[in-house]
Amino acid sequence: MDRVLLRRDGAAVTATACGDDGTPGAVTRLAPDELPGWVAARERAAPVRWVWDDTTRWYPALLDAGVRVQRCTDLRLAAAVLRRSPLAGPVPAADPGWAALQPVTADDPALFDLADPADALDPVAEHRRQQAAVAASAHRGRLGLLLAAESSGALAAAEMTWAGLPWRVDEHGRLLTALLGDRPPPGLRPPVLERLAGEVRAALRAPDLNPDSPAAVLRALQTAGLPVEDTRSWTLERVEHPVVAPLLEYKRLARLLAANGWSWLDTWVHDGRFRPVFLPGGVVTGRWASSGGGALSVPVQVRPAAVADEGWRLVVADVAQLEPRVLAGMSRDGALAEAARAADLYAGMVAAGVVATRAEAKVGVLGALYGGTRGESGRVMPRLARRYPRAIGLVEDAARAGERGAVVSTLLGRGSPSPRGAWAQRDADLGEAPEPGGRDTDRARRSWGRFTRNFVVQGTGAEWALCWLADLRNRLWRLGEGRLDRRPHLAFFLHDEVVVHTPAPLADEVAEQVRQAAAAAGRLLFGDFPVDFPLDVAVVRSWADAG
DNA sequence: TCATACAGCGCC
DNA sequence: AAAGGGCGCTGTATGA
Repeated sequence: MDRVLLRRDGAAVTATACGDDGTPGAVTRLAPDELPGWVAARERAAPVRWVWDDTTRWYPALLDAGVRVQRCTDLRLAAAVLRRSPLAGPVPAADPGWAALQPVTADDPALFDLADPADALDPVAEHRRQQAAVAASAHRGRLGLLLAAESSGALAAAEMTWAGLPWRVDEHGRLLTALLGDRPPPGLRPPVLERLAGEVRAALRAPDLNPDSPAAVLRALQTAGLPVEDTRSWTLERVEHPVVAPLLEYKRLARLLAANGWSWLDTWVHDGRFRPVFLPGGVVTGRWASSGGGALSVPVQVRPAAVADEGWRLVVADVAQLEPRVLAGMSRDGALAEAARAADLYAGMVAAGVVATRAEAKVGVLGALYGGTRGESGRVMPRLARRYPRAIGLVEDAARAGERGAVVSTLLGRGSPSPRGAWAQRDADLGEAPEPGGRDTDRARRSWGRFTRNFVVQGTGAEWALCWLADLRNRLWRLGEGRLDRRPHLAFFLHDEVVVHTPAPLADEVAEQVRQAAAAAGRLLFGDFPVDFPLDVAVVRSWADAG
């Protein structure tokens, strides 16, 4: 496939044809306003992979010009993966400028800023270096897939920000008013919160208490004789006192107001769209982060406001129990895969007689993934280890590796960071089994082991989701015609859930493609190993109607 | 006055 | 019911 590397050159853009090994060939110089048309023409002519320093610096302008590209290599993201990947071949380190490069946002003038640090980097050299690192890898298939998926994610992220999630300000406002009362002037509490604050103060005989101050609330609770050490909801729920009910209600509604109230609407919703910035690779495990509007934690409470346009639908799909399924696949644990054959993996475990109840299954699996050893989860673990030795062995190995300061890897080769801190330094220097340390050292060690245990599963889960998203993106494109936002398109992505905005007549076809993309992602990562990734798919007007 | 830390809670 | 992993965001509190 043709590779074309784009770079800025003063006011112009140069497009360099590259071989698969990154060897530069013919160069075309373009004025910036020629670029979209030229890219569109190349896209129409033949498959091409666009190579650029950073998708956030190139793609939004192309989308604004009505140009969608099929595939790219994002050198910034690829450099970040290769820098940590144990699977990368031995090549010289990248220019440290690549690690320092930050993504830019739409209102950021960086693309036309002469001081953009991206311009000091040599994308041709970095591309050759990266291609060499993949070519020299003992697992070039996996690593190449990871880089392609990461880059596809960057395209999908930019497209989702560009299209936005349809959001009804009127619906959201109605919801807020119903729960909080009318919108107050700036600096004042809405009526319902003001009333609850009064009830809390009365119950604690603390007329000046600010219920938004955890420290002040804690002092007031202790003064009233309540045996609490913090003011967390679940702590309060275990206490009997007249203040508990109004205080919990206050906290619930104050949270809604602060995180997703009227000022959230003013700030993040414009022209009927919520447009968060998605940051692919923003989390060490490979999950996406986001910036602006708390996109990855939009509460269920306000999802009724996400409503498809007139004549359109939302297709909402999520994977049930993604991580244990991924664990079954990556460890090739046939027994766990068998349990995963059921739509509900936990029910599958009960059916196989591993545990007595679904609740037990869930607590045990979560303990295996997160490193829970105490209580219920500690009691179930030995049974899981007996029945699912490969799966449990894999996460236990990852935990032990982390505890001795070693690096672990996802299926496709994303490496965990090296631990910081004295305990890890010493082990790394000695290159041998650690001496027993003090209590704090042991705690830090076990804590890092829980991180690496979870890293391999969460990270491989993120890889599955990336493959799903990348394939779905292309399937959706083929379903329609014209501009991206006139066709079925991705509108939101949340770790293991996607929201597609589609013309209503295509909704059922979209649902089918979402399922096929999930099956394809499973085959891509796990080949013929029989592990299912069943989806809950809903065709709805409002996000709140899914699930 | 500004920057940073912490508490708390939303999501997966 | 939480625990155990990963985040972002908001308010208050604190310290320069």
